[in-house]
Amino acid sequence: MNRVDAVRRFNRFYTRRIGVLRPGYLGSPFPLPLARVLYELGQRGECTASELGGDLDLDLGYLSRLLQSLRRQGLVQGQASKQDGRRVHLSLTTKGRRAYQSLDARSREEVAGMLGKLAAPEQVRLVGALETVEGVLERKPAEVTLRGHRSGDMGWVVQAHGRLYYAEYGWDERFESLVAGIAKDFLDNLDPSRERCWIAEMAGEPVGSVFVVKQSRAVAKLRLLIVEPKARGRGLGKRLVEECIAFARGKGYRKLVLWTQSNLAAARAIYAKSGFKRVKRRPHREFGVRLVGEYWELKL
Amino acid sequence: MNRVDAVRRFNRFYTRRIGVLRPGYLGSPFPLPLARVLYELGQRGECTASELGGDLDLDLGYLSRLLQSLRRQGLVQGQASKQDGRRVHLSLTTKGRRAYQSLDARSREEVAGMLGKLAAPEQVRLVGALETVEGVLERKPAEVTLRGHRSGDMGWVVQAHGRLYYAEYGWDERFESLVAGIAKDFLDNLDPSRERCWIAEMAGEPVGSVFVVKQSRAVAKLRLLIVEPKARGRGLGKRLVEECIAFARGKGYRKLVLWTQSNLAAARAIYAKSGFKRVKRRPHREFGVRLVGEYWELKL
DNA sequence: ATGTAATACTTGACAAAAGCAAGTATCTGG
DNA sequence: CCAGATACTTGCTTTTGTCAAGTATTACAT
Repeated sequence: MNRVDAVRRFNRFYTRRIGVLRPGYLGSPFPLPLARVLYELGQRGECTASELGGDLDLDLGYLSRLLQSLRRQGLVQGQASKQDGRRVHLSLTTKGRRAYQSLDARSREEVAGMLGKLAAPEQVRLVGALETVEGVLERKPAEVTLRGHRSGDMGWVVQAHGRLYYAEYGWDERFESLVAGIAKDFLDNLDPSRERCWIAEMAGEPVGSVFVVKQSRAVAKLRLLIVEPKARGRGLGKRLVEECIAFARGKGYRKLVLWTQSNLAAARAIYAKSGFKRVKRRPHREFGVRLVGEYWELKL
Repeated sequence: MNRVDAVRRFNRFYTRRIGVLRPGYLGSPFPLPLARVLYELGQRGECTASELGGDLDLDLGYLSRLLQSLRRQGLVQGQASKQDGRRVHLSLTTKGRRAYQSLDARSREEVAGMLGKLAAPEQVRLVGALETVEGVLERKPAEVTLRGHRSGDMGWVVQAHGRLYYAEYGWDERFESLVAGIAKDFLDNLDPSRERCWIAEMAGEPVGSVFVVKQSRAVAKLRLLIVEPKARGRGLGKRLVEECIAFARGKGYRKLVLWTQSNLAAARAIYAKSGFKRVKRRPHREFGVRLVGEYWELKL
């Protein structure tokens, strides 16, 4: 599998890189492991030896000696815990704090120097990518937020529909054109008091959308529901649909309707679960494939 | 969080991670530095000691001993260079190659196991992000390729225009709508024998576009030239315009015209340099700002 | 309450890893 | 042919890390 190789390649690349810019410990008066301990302690404020050991992945015996050395140098102080006589609460002394700050400054400078060699957009790209890596590996379920639309979003909606429906169902460019028309129409004729678009964002980029537009005084229409593959499986589709229902209800519409296709199983399941009923089916041939269009509605 | 901190945070995160999954050397019969040397040698096939040392960032004295040990174990063989008696060409013996392959397999398995815990779209996101990081840090000038449009691209064109012109010049959504209309029109009425769209791609994602459309039998129009900030500064705009000129010329058009704005300095410079002449100026007020539209043309 | 097991460290003994400096053999350029 | 550079090697040292055993304290089951 190619992905495995890509990861391994990166591992080799990055370990080499890190070897070169060993995070700021170069030129410091402390040997590396002492600096690591000092640094971690400075970051955390106060902790016990075993916490430290677990975090830095150091042998406890070794760590014990490192701490001794730091204590001898007057950088770290330990205080037996009141609750648990076995534990020692470690913290930096004033001198230790100074040493930490100097380490910290050095490391910061080094990174700043490295970043400084890159143009601003490259920096943004780099930082974004690093955050993605960390997010994925930490399995932080990458928070998804909803917001209104802003510049570029209609374009995103068009491109997401064009790209995904082509990839997943083979719909041709006529579909992208249709969506472009809907998006343009939305921008041109938006009635903000009765209509709305939601963009779902994950890690700073759009991953989903849904629209509510006015069909008549009493009837609102839900359109352009889409969720990127990478954001699926966390109930985002449902969440978007629910926003629409709440909005339509709040604005006093009596009915929320939508048009979908019989083979869009995931979307249909959401509609059904949200209380929509199918009211009509009609086979048609559009976007280069044979489809069965379905009309669904929800009484509000 | 600022960029420097973000990078430092990642460094700490990743070194911890790597500590945990020291690339496949765990459980191998070789201590880590020997395994590193063996691995690198397996990757490269043949090289000299100093190349190896430079790459792995090892002290040459230390490396010399490591190599001795590998030689004693019958894993590595050295052969004095014919051209340069000081050098020794190192290579793996058959036994060494076997050892390397076992290391390699172990490492691959470990990474595969880690990846396996992630859903497929997460894997894709991870690999993409890793490639971005490496690309940016290596300052590989990320090759830019041109291609015709495909599904999703018209949407991308719309979103790029909407986003960038808003960010850089404050043009409001009426501009995005205009672009959406142009894009839709292009999809609906495309005459492939006389019209064309180019999408510039960098690292697998679109970073620029340009269109040639038919205005009349003899006159072609260049439209929607755009280059993402991150892809600027490498002559991509010029390259796109030149594609258009060559295409228009090849198709027998007599004139290539375009409409632009007086404040779009970068684009205007490209047009001027490519031989376009400004033929008309007209102030107007559109997209929520005061502008001076300019008509340029090039006799083919 | 009392003995057993677990936790939170410390200590001693060692081994592996890494760095530094001096040395040898070879090549390069004047 | 010589001064200086290159490509290693060797000896000596420090740093870094591991392992196992030891102490004090706490948690828990009887």
